[in-house]
Amino acid sequence: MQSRHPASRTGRPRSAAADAAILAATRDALVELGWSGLTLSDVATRAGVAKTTLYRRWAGKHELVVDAVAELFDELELPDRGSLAADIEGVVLQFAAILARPEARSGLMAVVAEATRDEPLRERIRASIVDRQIRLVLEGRARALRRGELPPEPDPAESSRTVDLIFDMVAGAVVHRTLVSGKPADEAWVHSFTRVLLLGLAAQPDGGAVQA
Amino acid sequence: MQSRHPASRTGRPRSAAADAAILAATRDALVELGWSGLTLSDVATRAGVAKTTLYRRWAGKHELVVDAVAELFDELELPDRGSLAADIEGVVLQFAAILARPEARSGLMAVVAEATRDEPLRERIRASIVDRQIRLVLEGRARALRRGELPPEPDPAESSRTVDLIFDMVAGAVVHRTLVSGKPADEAWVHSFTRVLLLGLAAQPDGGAVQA
DNA sequence: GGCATTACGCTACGGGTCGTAGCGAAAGCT
DNA sequence: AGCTTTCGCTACGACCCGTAGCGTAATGCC
Repeated sequence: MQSRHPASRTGRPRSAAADAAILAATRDALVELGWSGLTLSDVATRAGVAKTTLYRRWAGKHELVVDAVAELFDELELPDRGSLAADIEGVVLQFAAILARPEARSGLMAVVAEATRDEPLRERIRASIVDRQIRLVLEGRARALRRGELPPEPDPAESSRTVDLIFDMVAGAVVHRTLVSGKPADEAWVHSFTRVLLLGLAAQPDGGAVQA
Repeated sequence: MQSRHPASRTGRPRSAAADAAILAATRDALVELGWSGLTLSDVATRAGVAKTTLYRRWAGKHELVVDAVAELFDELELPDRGSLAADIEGVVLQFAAILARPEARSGLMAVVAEATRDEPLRERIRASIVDRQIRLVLEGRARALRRGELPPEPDPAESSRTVDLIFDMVAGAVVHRTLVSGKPADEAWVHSFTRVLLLGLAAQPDGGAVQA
Protein backbone atom coordinates (compact mmCIF):
# COMPACT_ATOMS: atom_id res chain seq x y z
CA MET A 1 0.00 0.00 0.00
CA GLN A 2 2.67 2.49 0.95
CA SER A 3 5.95 0.96 -0.19
CA ARG A 4 6.27 -1.23 -3.21
CA HIS A 5 8.54 -4.16 -2.62
CA PRO A 6 9.37 -5.28 -6.15
CA ALA A 7 10.65 -8.68 -5.10
CA SER A 8 11.91 -8.72 -1.56
CA ARG A 9 12.50 -12.43 -1.68
CA THR A 10 14.74 -12.74 1.33
CA GLY A 11 14.73 -11.71 4.96
CA ARG A 12 11.94 -11.43 7.48
CA PRO A 13 8.73 -10.21 5.82
CA ARG A 14 6.88 -7.21 7.11
CA SER A 15 3.98 -7.98 9.35
CA ALA A 16 0.70 -7.34 7.57
CA ALA A 17 -1.01 -7.43 10.95
CA ALA A 18 1.14 -4.51 12.05
CA ASP A 19 -0.01 -2.48 9.03
CA ALA A 20 -3.63 -3.07 9.87
CA ALA A 21 -3.08 -2.37 13.56
CA ILE A 22 -1.29 0.89 12.84
CA LEU A 23 -3.99 2.16 10.47
CA ALA A 24 -6.73 1.22 12.93
CA ALA A 25 -4.83 2.87 15.76
CA THR A 26 -4.46 5.98 13.64
CA ARG A 27 -8.20 6.20 13.15
CA ASP A 28 -8.78 5.66 16.87
CA ALA A 29 -6.35 8.42 17.68
CA LEU A 30 -8.04 10.74 15.18
CA VAL A 31 -11.36 10.14 16.90
CA GLU A 32 -10.00 10.77 20.38
CA LEU A 33 -7.41 13.45 19.78
CA GLY A 34 -8.11 14.94 16.36
CA TRP A 35 -5.49 15.85 13.80
CA SER A 36 -3.42 18.29 15.83
CA GLY A 37 -3.44 16.07 18.90
CA LEU A 38 -2.32 13.00 17.03
CA THR A 39 1.31 12.02 17.58
CA LEU A 40 3.19 9.17 15.98
CA SER A 41 4.47 8.02 19.35
CA ASP A 42 0.92 7.66 20.57
CA VAL A 43 -0.17 5.78 17.48
CA ALA A 44 2.73 3.37 17.86
CA THR A 45 1.80 2.69 21.45
CA ARG A 46 -1.86 2.12 20.58
CA ALA A 47 -0.93 -0.26 17.78
CA GLY A 48 1.46 -2.17 19.99
CA VAL A 49 4.46 -1.55 17.77
CA ALA A 50 7.65 0.42 18.21
CA LYS A 51 7.86 3.95 16.90
CA THR A 52 10.73 2.96 14.64
CA THR A 53 8.55 0.35 12.94
CA LEU A 54 6.08 3.05 12.09
CA TYR A 55 8.73 5.28 10.58
CA ARG A 56 10.02 2.42 8.42
CA ARG A 57 6.67 2.34 6.60
CA TRP A 58 5.43 5.90 6.52
CA ALA A 59 7.44 9.05 6.04
CA GLY A 60 5.31 11.08 8.41
CA LYS A 61 1.97 11.98 9.87
CA HIS A 62 0.48 13.11 6.57
CA GLU A 63 1.13 9.95 4.61
CA LEU A 64 -0.07 7.78 7.47
CA VAL A 65 -3.36 9.61 7.81
CA VAL A 66 -3.98 9.52 4.06
CA ASP A 67 -3.78 5.74 4.12
CA ALA A 68 -5.83 5.47 7.30
CA VAL A 69 -8.59 7.67 5.91
CA ALA A 70 -8.50 6.15 2.44
CA GLU A 71 -9.70 2.83 3.81
CA LEU A 72 -12.91 4.50 4.92
CA PHE A 73 -13.84 5.14 1.30
CA ASP A 74 -13.57 1.47 0.35
CA GLU A 75 -17.22 0.97 1.19
CA LEU A 76 -18.47 3.38 -1.48
CA GLU A 77 -20.66 1.57 -4.01
CA LEU A 78 -22.98 2.56 -6.81
CA PRO A 79 -25.78 0.01 -7.21
CA ASP A 80 -28.28 0.61 -9.99
CA ARG A 81 -31.25 2.29 -8.34
CA GLY A 82 -33.19 2.76 -11.55
CA SER A 83 -32.66 6.44 -12.28
CA LEU A 84 -29.85 8.97 -12.29
CA ALA A 85 -31.50 10.92 -9.49
CA ALA A 86 -31.78 7.84 -7.31
CA ASP A 87 -28.21 6.81 -8.07
CA ILE A 88 -26.89 10.23 -7.08
CA GLU A 89 -28.94 10.38 -3.91
CA GLY A 90 -27.73 6.94 -2.89
CA VAL A 91 -24.04 7.55 -3.36
CA VAL A 92 -24.15 11.03 -1.88
CA LEU A 93 -25.77 9.67 1.26
CA GLN A 94 -22.99 7.08 1.53
CA PHE A 95 -20.39 9.79 1.05
CA ALA A 96 -22.06 11.95 3.68
CA ALA A 97 -22.12 9.06 6.13
CA ILE A 98 -18.36 8.64 5.78
CA LEU A 99 -17.74 12.36 6.24
CA ALA A 100 -19.90 12.32 9.36
CA ARG A 101 -17.42 10.02 11.08
CA PRO A 102 -14.96 11.94 13.25
CA GLU A 103 -11.91 10.05 12.01
CA ALA A 104 -12.66 11.30 8.49
CA ARG A 105 -13.69 14.83 9.44
CA SER A 106 -10.49 15.81 11.19
CA GLY A 107 -8.08 13.92 8.98
CA LEU A 108 -9.28 14.59 5.47
CA MET A 109 -9.12 18.38 5.40
CA ALA A 110 -5.78 18.39 7.18
CA VAL A 111 -4.04 16.27 4.57
CA VAL A 112 -5.65 18.26 1.78
CA ALA A 113 -4.32 21.43 3.37
CA GLU A 114 -0.82 20.04 3.53
CA ALA A 115 -1.06 18.70 -0.01
CA THR A 116 -1.23 22.26 -1.34
CA ARG A 117 2.52 22.48 -0.72
CA ASP A 118 3.46 18.82 -1.11
CA GLU A 119 3.17 17.38 -4.59
CA PRO A 120 3.92 13.73 -3.69
CA LEU A 121 1.30 13.89 -0.97
CA ARG A 122 -1.22 15.29 -3.44
CA GLU A 123 -0.48 12.42 -5.80
CA ARG A 124 -0.95 9.96 -2.95
CA ILE A 125 -4.34 11.48 -2.12
CA ARG A 126 -5.32 11.35 -5.76
CA ALA A 127 -4.41 7.70 -6.11
CA SER A 128 -5.87 6.56 -2.78
CA ILE A 129 -9.04 8.62 -2.44
CA VAL A 130 -9.94 10.80 -5.40
CA ASP A 131 -9.56 8.30 -8.22
CA ARG A 132 -12.03 5.91 -6.67
CA GLN A 133 -14.65 8.63 -6.48
CA ILE A 134 -14.00 9.71 -10.06
CA ARG A 135 -14.64 6.14 -11.14
CA LEU A 136 -18.07 6.27 -9.49
CA VAL A 137 -18.90 9.40 -11.45
CA LEU A 138 -17.81 7.75 -14.68
CA GLU A 139 -19.91 4.69 -13.95
CA GLY A 140 -23.00 6.65 -12.97
CA ARG A 141 -22.70 8.91 -15.97
CA ALA A 142 -22.31 6.01 -18.40
CA ARG A 143 -25.37 4.38 -16.89
CA ALA A 144 -27.38 7.60 -17.24
CA LEU A 145 -26.25 7.97 -20.86
CA ARG A 146 -27.53 4.46 -21.59
CA ARG A 147 -30.85 5.39 -20.01
CA GLY A 148 -30.99 8.55 -22.10
CA GLU A 149 -31.07 10.77 -19.00
CA LEU A 150 -28.08 12.86 -20.07
CA PRO A 151 -27.24 14.39 -23.43
CA PRO A 152 -24.40 12.52 -25.17
CA GLU A 153 -21.02 14.20 -25.58
CA PRO A 154 -19.01 12.74 -28.45
CA ASP A 155 -15.86 14.76 -27.83
CA PRO A 156 -13.68 12.86 -25.32
CA ALA A 157 -12.00 16.01 -24.03
CA GLU A 158 -15.33 17.73 -23.46
CA SER A 159 -16.65 14.60 -21.80
CA SER A 160 -13.66 14.47 -19.46
CA ARG A 161 -14.20 18.08 -18.45
CA THR A 162 -17.83 17.35 -17.71
CA VAL A 163 -16.92 14.41 -15.47
CA ASP A 164 -14.46 16.60 -13.57
CA LEU A 165 -17.09 19.28 -13.18
CA ILE A 166 -19.68 16.85 -11.84
CA PHE A 167 -17.17 15.40 -9.44
CA ASP A 168 -16.20 18.79 -8.06
CA MET A 169 -19.83 19.85 -7.74
CA VAL A 170 -20.96 16.71 -5.96
CA ALA A 171 -18.00 16.07 -3.69
CA GLY A 172 -17.46 19.77 -3.10
CA ALA A 173 -21.02 20.43 -2.02
CA VAL A 174 -21.11 17.49 0.40
CA VAL A 175 -17.73 18.30 1.90
CA HIS A 176 -18.60 21.98 2.27
CA ARG A 177 -21.98 21.23 3.80
CA THR A 178 -20.48 18.76 6.27
CA LEU A 179 -17.18 20.35 7.22
CA VAL A 180 -17.54 24.09 6.63
CA SER A 181 -21.21 24.78 7.22
CA GLY A 182 -21.17 22.06 9.85
CA LYS A 183 -24.66 20.83 9.12
CA PRO A 184 -25.64 17.25 8.32
CA ALA A 185 -26.13 16.18 4.71
CA ASP A 186 -29.31 14.34 5.54
CA GLU A 187 -31.95 12.95 3.20
CA ALA A 188 -33.82 16.21 2.81
CA TRP A 189 -30.66 18.10 1.91
CA VAL A 190 -29.47 15.42 -0.48
CA HIS A 191 -32.84 15.42 -2.19
CA SER A 192 -32.78 19.17 -2.72
CA PHE A 193 -29.19 19.04 -3.87
CA THR A 194 -29.88 16.32 -6.43
CA ARG A 195 -32.81 18.27 -7.75
CA VAL A 196 -30.76 21.41 -8.31
CA LEU A 197 -27.90 19.45 -9.83
CA LEU A 198 -30.17 17.80 -12.38
CA LEU A 199 -32.70 20.51 -13.11
CA GLY A 200 -30.95 23.71 -12.12
CA LEU A 201 -31.80 26.57 -9.81
CA ALA A 202 -34.28 28.07 -12.24
CA ALA A 203 -36.58 25.05 -12.05
CA GLN A 204 -39.82 25.35 -10.19
CA PRO A 205 -39.72 24.33 -6.51
CA ASP A 206 -40.00 20.71 -5.59
CA GLY A 207 -43.27 19.13 -4.60
CA GLY A 208 -42.28 15.54 -5.21
CA ALA A 209 -39.70 13.14 -6.53
CA VAL A 210 -37.21 14.18 -9.17
CA GLN A 211 -37.74 12.61 -12.55
CA ALA A 212 -35.30 13.73 -15.18
CA MET B 1 -11.02 41.93 15.79
CA GLN B 2 -9.93 39.28 18.21
CA SER B 3 -10.53 40.68 21.69
CA ARG B 4 -13.26 43.12 22.48
CA HIS B 5 -12.21 45.79 24.89
CA PRO B 6 -15.54 47.04 26.23
CA ALA B 7 -14.11 50.24 27.61
CA SER B 8 -10.39 50.02 28.27
CA ARG B 9 -10.20 53.66 29.15
CA THR B 10 -6.87 53.59 30.87
CA GLY B 11 -3.39 52.31 30.24
CA ARG B 12 -1.28 52.08 27.14
CA PRO B 13 -3.38 51.20 24.10
CA ARG B 14 -2.57 48.25 21.92
CA SER B 15 -0.67 49.08 18.79
CA ALA B 16 -2.88 48.80 15.73
CA ALA B 17 0.24 48.78 13.60
CA ALA B 18 1.38 45.65 15.41
CA ASP B 19 -1.89 43.91 14.57
CA ALA B 20 -1.49 44.69 10.89
CA ALA B 21 2.18 43.72 10.89
CA ILE B 22 1.46 40.40 12.57
CA LEU B 23 -1.32 39.46 10.16
CA ALA B 24 0.80 40.43 7.16
CA ALA B 25 3.73 38.46 8.54
CA THR B 26 1.45 35.48 9.03
CA ARG B 27 0.44 35.56 5.38
CA ASP B 28 4.08 35.89 4.32
CA ALA B 29 5.02 32.91 6.43
CA LEU B 30 2.14 30.89 4.99
CA VAL B 31 3.43 31.61 1.50
CA GLU B 32 7.00 30.66 2.31
CA LEU B 33 6.57 27.85 4.80
CA GLY B 34 3.00 26.62 4.50
CA TRP B 35 0.76 25.71 7.39
CA SER B 36 2.85 23.01 8.98
CA GLY B 37 6.06 25.00 8.67
CA LEU B 38 4.60 28.13 10.23
CA THR B 39 5.71 28.83 13.80
CA LEU B 40 4.59 31.64 16.04
CA SER B 41 8.18 32.48 16.92
CA ASP B 42 8.92 33.01 13.27
CA VAL B 43 5.83 35.16 12.73
CA ALA B 44 6.78 37.33 15.69
CA THR B 45 10.28 37.83 14.31
CA ARG B 46 8.95 38.71 10.86
CA ALA B 47 6.49 41.19 12.30
CA GLY B 48 9.15 42.79 14.48
CA VAL B 49 7.28 42.11 17.72
CA ALA B 50 7.99 39.92 20.72
CA LYS B 51 6.48 36.47 20.88
CA THR B 52 4.67 37.42 24.08
CA THR B 53 2.90 40.26 22.31
CA LEU B 54 1.56 37.80 19.81
CA TYR B 55 0.24 35.50 22.53
CA ARG B 56 -1.51 38.39 24.27
CA ARG B 57 -3.76 38.80 21.22
CA TRP B 58 -4.23 35.33 19.80
CA ALA B 59 -4.67 32.09 21.67
CA GLY B 60 -2.74 30.07 19.12
CA LYS B 61 -1.82 29.30 15.56
CA HIS B 62 -5.37 28.49 14.48
CA GLU B 63 -6.98 31.73 15.59
CA LEU B 64 -4.16 33.79 14.13
CA VAL B 65 -4.41 32.16 10.72
CA VAL B 66 -8.20 32.54 10.65
CA ASP B 67 -7.84 36.29 11.06
CA ALA B 68 -4.96 36.49 8.61
CA VAL B 69 -6.87 34.59 5.94
CA ALA B 70 -10.18 36.31 6.63
CA GLU B 71 -8.76 39.63 5.45
CA LEU B 72 -8.23 38.13 2.02
CA PHE B 73 -11.97 37.80 1.57
CA ASP B 74 -12.60 41.49 2.21
CA GLU B 75 -12.26 42.22 -1.49
CA LEU B 76 -15.25 40.08 -2.48
CA GLU B 77 -17.92 42.19 -4.13
CA LEU B 78 -21.09 41.56 -6.07
CA PRO B 79 -21.70 44.34 -8.61
CA ASP B 80 -24.83 44.08 -10.70
CA ARG B 81 -23.76 42.55 -13.99
CA GLY B 82 -27.22 42.41 -15.46
CA SER B 83 -28.14 38.76 -15.07
CA LEU B 84 -27.94 36.05 -12.47
CA ALA B 85 -25.56 34.04 -14.62
CA ALA B 86 -23.22 36.98 -15.02
CA ASP B 87 -23.39 37.80 -11.31
CA ILE B 88 -22.48 34.22 -10.39
CA GLU B 89 -19.65 34.01 -12.87
CA GLY B 90 -18.21 37.28 -11.62
CA VAL B 91 -18.20 36.44 -7.94
CA VAL B 92 -17.01 32.89 -8.49
CA LEU B 93 -14.04 34.17 -10.46
CA GLN B 94 -13.20 36.51 -7.60
CA PHE B 95 -13.50 33.67 -5.13
CA ALA B 96 -11.30 31.47 -7.29
CA ALA B 97 -8.68 34.20 -7.52
CA ILE B 98 -8.46 34.34 -3.74
CA LEU B 99 -8.19 30.58 -3.43
CA ALA B 100 -5.40 30.57 -6.00
CA ARG B 101 -3.17 32.56 -3.66
CA PRO B 102 -0.85 30.32 -1.66
CA GLU B 103 -1.50 32.05 1.65
CA ALA B 104 -5.17 31.12 1.33
CA ARG B 105 -4.63 27.62 -0.03
CA SER B 106 -2.51 26.31 2.81
CA GLY B 107 -4.22 28.13 5.62
CA LEU B 108 -7.90 27.80 4.89
CA MET B 109 -8.24 24.03 4.82
CA ALA B 110 -6.01 23.65 7.86
CA VAL B 111 -8.19 25.78 10.10
CA VAL B 112 -11.33 24.13 8.77
CA ALA B 113 -9.81 20.77 9.65
CA GLU B 114 -9.07 21.89 13.17
CA ALA B 115 -12.50 23.46 13.53
CA THR B 116 -14.10 20.05 13.33
CA ARG B 117 -12.98 19.49 16.93
CA ASP B 118 -12.98 23.09 18.17
CA GLU B 119 -16.34 24.78 18.46
CA PRO B 120 -15.06 28.29 19.30
CA LEU B 121 -12.76 28.14 16.31
CA ARG B 122 -15.64 27.09 14.09
CA GLU B 123 -17.66 30.04 15.33
CA ARG B 124 -14.74 32.34 14.62
CA ILE B 125 -14.50 31.03 11.07
CA ARG B 126 -18.22 31.46 10.62
CA ALA B 127 -18.17 35.05 11.81
CA SER B 128 -15.00 36.07 9.96
CA ILE B 129 -15.26 34.23 6.66
CA VAL B 130 -18.49 32.32 6.06
CA ASP B 131 -21.01 34.96 7.00
CA ARG B 132 -19.65 37.43 4.50
CA GLN B 133 -20.03 34.90 1.72
CA ILE B 134 -23.55 34.00 2.80
CA ARG B 135 -24.45 37.65 2.55
CA LEU B 136 -23.32 37.67 -1.08
CA VAL B 137 -25.60 34.74 -1.81
CA LEU B 138 -28.51 36.50 -0.15
CA GLU B 139 -27.87 39.66 -2.15
CA GLY B 140 -27.47 37.89 -5.48
CA ARG B 141 -30.57 35.81 -4.89
CA ALA B 142 -32.69 38.82 -3.95
CA ARG B 143 -31.52 40.57 -7.09
CA ALA B 144 -32.39 37.54 -9.23
CA LEU B 145 -35.82 37.33 -7.62
CA ARG B 146 -36.45 40.96 -8.53
CA ARG B 147 -35.43 40.17 -12.10
CA GLY B 148 -37.77 37.17 -12.14
CA GLU B 149 -34.89 34.77 -12.81
CA LEU B 150 -35.66 32.53 -9.83
CA PRO B 151 -38.99 31.16 -8.60
CA PRO B 152 -40.18 32.94 -5.43
CA GLU B 153 -40.22 31.03 -2.14
CA PRO B 154 -42.66 32.55 0.33
CA ASP B 155 -41.75 30.25 3.24
CA PRO B 156 -38.79 31.82 5.13
CA ALA B 157 -37.56 28.47 6.42
CA GLU B 158 -37.57 26.97 2.95
CA SER B 159 -35.90 30.06 1.59
CA SER B 160 -33.16 29.82 4.21
CA ARG B 161 -32.51 26.21 3.29
CA THR B 162 -32.22 27.16 -0.36
CA VAL B 163 -29.69 29.87 0.42
CA ASP B 164 -27.62 27.39 2.43
CA LEU B 165 -27.80 24.89 -0.41
CA ILE B 166 -26.66 27.41 -3.00
CA PHE B 167 -23.84 28.53 -0.77
CA ASP B 168 -22.57 24.99 -0.22
CA MET B 169 -22.84 24.18 -3.92
CA VAL B 170 -21.01 27.28 -5.10
CA ALA B 171 -18.30 27.54 -2.46
CA GLY B 172 -17.92 23.79 -2.25
CA ALA B 173 -17.41 23.33 -5.96
CA VAL B 174 -14.81 26.10 -6.23
CA VAL B 175 -12.91 24.94 -3.16
CA HIS B 176 -12.95 21.34 -4.32
CA ARG B 177 -11.85 22.24 -7.81
CA THR B 178 -9.02 24.41 -6.54
CA LEU B 179 -7.74 22.52 -3.51
CA VAL B 180 -8.66 18.87 -4.02
CA SER B 181 -8.63 18.41 -7.78
CA GLY B 182 -5.83 20.94 -7.93
CA LYS B 183 -6.95 22.48 -11.19
CA PRO B 184 -7.62 26.16 -11.84
CA ALA B 185 -11.16 27.49 -11.72
CA ASP B 186 -10.66 29.50 -14.88
CA GLU B 187 -13.25 31.24 -17.04
CA ALA B 188 -14.14 28.14 -19.04
CA TRP B 189 -14.73 26.10 -15.91
CA VAL B 190 -16.72 28.84 -14.21
CA HIS B 191 -18.88 29.19 -17.29
CA SER B 192 -19.67 25.48 -17.39
CA PHE B 193 -20.29 25.42 -13.67
CA THR B 194 -22.71 28.33 -13.80
CA ARG B 195 -24.58 26.72 -16.65
CA VAL B 196 -25.07 23.46 -14.73
CA LEU B 197 -26.02 25.29 -11.57
CA LEU B 198 -28.73 27.28 -13.31
CA LEU B 199 -30.02 24.82 -15.89
CA GLY B 200 -29.04 21.42 -14.52
CA LEU B 201 -27.08 18.51 -15.87
CA ALA B 202 -29.92 17.35 -18.07
CA ALA B 203 -29.84 20.51 -20.17
CA GLN B 204 -28.45 20.35 -23.66
CA PRO B 205 -24.75 21.15 -24.03
CA ASP B 206 -23.67 24.72 -24.22
CA GLY B 207 -23.03 26.50 -27.48
CA GLY B 208 -23.28 30.04 -26.19
CA ALA B 209 -24.02 32.26 -23.25
CA VAL B 210 -26.34 31.18 -20.49
CA GLN B 211 -29.66 33.00 -20.40
CA ALA B 212 -31.96 31.86 -17.65
C1' DG C 1 3.42 67.21 36.59
C1' DG C 2 2.59 62.86 39.08
C1' DC C 3 0.22 58.41 39.41
C1' DA C 4 -2.11 54.25 38.15
C1' DT C 5 -2.71 51.13 34.51
C1' DT C 6 -1.88 48.62 30.60
C1' DA C 7 1.12 47.19 26.61
C1' DC C 8 5.65 46.06 25.09
C1' DG C 9 10.38 43.78 24.43
C1' DC C 10 13.44 40.63 26.24
C1' DT C 11 15.20 36.45 28.46
C1' DA C 12 14.73 32.12 30.34
C1' DC C 13 12.55 27.87 31.32
C1' DG C 14 10.08 23.11 31.62
C1' DG C 15 7.55 20.11 28.75
C1' DG C 16 6.59 17.79 24.74
C1' DT C 17 7.26 15.90 20.02
C1' DC C 18 10.14 14.88 16.18
C1' DG C 19 13.02 11.82 13.57
C1' DT C 20 17.20 9.00 13.87
C1' DA C 21 20.93 5.89 15.53
C1' DG C 22 22.38 1.76 17.59
C1' DC C 23 21.74 -2.70 19.42
C1' DG C 24 20.22 -7.55 20.15
C1' DA C 25 16.56 -10.73 19.07
C1' DA C 26 13.07 -12.74 15.94
C1' DA C 27 11.33 -14.58 11.56
C1' DG C 28 11.47 -15.78 7.23
C1' DC C 29 14.10 -18.04 2.71
C1' DT C 30 17.51 -21.35 0.48
C1' DA D 1 22.68 -24.13 9.30
C1' DG D 2 23.46 -19.29 7.36
C1' DC D 3 21.89 -15.00 5.34
C1' DT D 4 18.85 -11.21 5.25
C1' DT D 5 15.47 -8.13 6.75
C1' DT D 6 12.30 -6.71 10.29
C1' DC D 7 11.18 -5.76 14.99
C1' DG D 8 11.31 -3.81 19.83
C1' DC D 9 13.77 -1.05 22.77
C1' DT D 10 16.50 2.88 24.50
C1' DA D 11 18.64 7.06 24.01
C1' DC D 12 19.60 11.34 21.92
C1' DG D 13 19.82 16.27 19.88
C1' DA D 14 16.87 19.55 17.85
C1' DC D 15 12.97 22.21 17.71
C1' DC D 16 8.71 24.51 19.07
C1' DC D 17 5.29 25.50 22.55
C1' DG D 18 3.34 28.50 25.96
C1' DT D 19 4.33 31.00 30.21
C1' DA D 20 6.73 33.66 33.92
C1' DG D 21 9.32 37.48 35.31
C1' DC D 22 11.30 41.89 34.78
C1' DG D 23 12.22 46.57 33.36
C1' DT D 24 10.48 50.05 30.17
C1' DA D 25 7.13 52.73 27.27
C1' DA D 26 2.69 54.93 26.44
C1' DT D 27 -1.63 56.48 27.65
C1' DG D 28 -5.73 58.51 30.87
C1' DC D 29 -6.98 60.71 35.15
C1' DC D 30 -6.24 63.77 38.99
